[in-house]
Amino acid sequence: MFLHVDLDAFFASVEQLDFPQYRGKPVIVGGDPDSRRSIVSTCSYEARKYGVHSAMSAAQAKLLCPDGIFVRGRMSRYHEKSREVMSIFDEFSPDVQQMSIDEAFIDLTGTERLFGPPEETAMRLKAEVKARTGLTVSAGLASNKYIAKVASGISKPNGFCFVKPGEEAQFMQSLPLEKLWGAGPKTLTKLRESGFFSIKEIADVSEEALQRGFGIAGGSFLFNASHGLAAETFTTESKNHSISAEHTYPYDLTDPYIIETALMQLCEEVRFRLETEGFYSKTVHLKIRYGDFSTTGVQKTFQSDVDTSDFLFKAVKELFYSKWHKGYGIRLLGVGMSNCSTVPDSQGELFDFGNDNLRKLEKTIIKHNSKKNVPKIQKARLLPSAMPKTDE
DNA sequence: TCTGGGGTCCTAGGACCC
DNA sequence: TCTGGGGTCCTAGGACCC
Repeated sequence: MFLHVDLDAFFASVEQLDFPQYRGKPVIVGGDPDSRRSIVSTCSYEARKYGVHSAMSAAQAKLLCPDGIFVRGRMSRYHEKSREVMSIFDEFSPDVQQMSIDEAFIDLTGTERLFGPPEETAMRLKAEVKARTGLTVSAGLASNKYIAKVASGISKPNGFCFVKPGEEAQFMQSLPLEKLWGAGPKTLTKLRESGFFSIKEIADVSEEALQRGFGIAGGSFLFNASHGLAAETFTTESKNHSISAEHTYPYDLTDPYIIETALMQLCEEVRFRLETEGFYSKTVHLKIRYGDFSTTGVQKTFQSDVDTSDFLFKAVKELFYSKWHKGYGIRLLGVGMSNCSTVPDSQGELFDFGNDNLRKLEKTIIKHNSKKNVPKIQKARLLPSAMPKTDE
């Protein structure tokens, strides 16, 4: 049996917990509502009554809910709270799979002797989290993770839903199309266009027919999900880890010097994370989003690991100029590295260009910068005082 | 609904190999 | 040079998730 547990309106709930004057009020966590291009990250249930929701522009949220309490996210505090909650989960099972900052799967198989029937364990876990952290969770219990996830979703907030073994298919087929987790806006539209208006109707079609309409993987997914079968969606170890950094600028960038400085900043962030998290990668990505929101990307795989930020920056610049429609304003830039491995590429030595000193220098700087309470060492070009103003 | 940031997986086409 | 079949790796783009 799997339990899926999801913290209700997590970021907003932490704000209401830490600031009692926010309780019972519409709290909206996200970017500055007076700045263009910022969005809502999470909002309290009080704010949802006004039509505010995640991913909405913050300016829009302010129009809908002018008296809302707008706060900037305090990520480190949320991580702290998340760790508290996850450690409670650990007391209930040796097998806890954290999915994100605010949700986890807990394998309750074989815990009956210790804790009793899983549905009672679930209720006790909910009570325990509330008592020890002040936060409420929604929980779903089922014989597979997919159903448990859907079940916790329909019980929000502060709910619990138990789908008994044998009732998975019936449960899924009783739900509206929008509850099909893994089918987003595009797939929902396509489903409706193909004449599917409920999960039940999908279940009436053969897997082969679904694959003809929605691709091999997509068709199998729809077939399995609509029949309540365990989907292979959550294999624990992913094989293609990637690390990236991107930023949306308050105003579109057109000046090459400013653009290059922005790219340099992103390269530094990516290299820092790669180094501190112990990854190696040969594949560099660049992402450009223009003012009209059209988005394009280029990537390049090198023969050896890209292990200095100098080389990364050089590579990113080349990718950028191979792709940029000169003069078109840029809203977002992103830099990433994929196919990350925890072991250096052995082939690399064959192509080593003798950057050993540079590598050592950068490693030393990154090691220094990852310490707490030290003045950071950074490229002079990236000092705030050296950064050209992007707004006009 | 004028739309952040960090990820994962899938697809289709091309290059290249045997 | 009017061209099979199988496989792998890479690239660009898209969909989705929190």
